[in-house]
Amino acid sequence: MPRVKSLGSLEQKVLEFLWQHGPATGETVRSALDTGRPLTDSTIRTVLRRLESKQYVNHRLEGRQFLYASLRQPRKVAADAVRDILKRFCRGSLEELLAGMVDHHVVKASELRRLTEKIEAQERQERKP
Amino acid sequence: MPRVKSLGSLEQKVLEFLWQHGPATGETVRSALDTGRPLTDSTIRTVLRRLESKQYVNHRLEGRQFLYASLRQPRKVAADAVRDILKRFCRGSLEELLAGMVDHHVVKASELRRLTEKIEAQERQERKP
DNA sequence: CCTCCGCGTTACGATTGGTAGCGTTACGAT
DNA sequence: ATCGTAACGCTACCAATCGTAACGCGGAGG
Repeated sequence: MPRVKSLGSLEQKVLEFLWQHGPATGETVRSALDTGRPLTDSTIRTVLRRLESKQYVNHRLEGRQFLYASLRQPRKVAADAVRDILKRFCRGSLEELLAGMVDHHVVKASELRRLTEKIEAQERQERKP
Repeated sequence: MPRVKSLGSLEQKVLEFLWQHGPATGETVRSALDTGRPLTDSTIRTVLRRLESKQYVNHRLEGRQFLYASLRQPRKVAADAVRDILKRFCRGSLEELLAGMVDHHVVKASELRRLTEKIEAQERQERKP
């Protein structure tokens, strides 16, 4: 099954760029990316190819260059990651995860409730507008 | 910045054992662990040492052997991991994370609400018993 | 004094990720 | 037709991580 492939720091940055700016060529990514020191075009293209093999991005021919676009949206990546955490550290129990998040101040219970209600409301909205 | 150190598959199993059974010696872990093929004591001890250097476990002298115990509880590890996800994929927005979890069926909004209420109730209980 | 248990040190091979050189192909200008 | 050059894939190198384990040493007990 599609194991949640991990991302290196540069891979992460490149992916973030695509999420923020939409489809882009390697050159676009390269010139926009700020990594402290300039990277070769070859480097960026290698990273993009790896992201593609990990199924994070896509590419299509645009003119004579490749235009890369992210496949999974950040929300999906985040959701998959949470699934992984759930399985690895909470014996699959979401309750345990949420309780831990509250215990360790990732979120206050009251805020959790507020957000939950907001999401439920939005859900109702979408179902019958 | 205590970066969230990653865990290899064996490290994960060993840690899980400690979580489930409490403090244990390397031998105890080794004989209980089922990895498909038997591992050397040396292997387990190396893993334990690495877990210690990653600050996942502790050890103290018990008689003449080391007794390893987990430092961070699974809930804390999970909470830290969620923090990481939040930062990396949701621009820090918990709302976005929750929405993504609902969108991608990690949890139903109704269940999220139920759990949230349960946690809030428990919190009230603890505050003034 | 000898043995053996339990520990640290060291190491090796596989995998991953950052980084990049280089060879190839094809388009457009000369 | 030729040639510079843009854009690509291939291959590689190095560092870090992890599974795995051999080996040697110090101390407790016989």
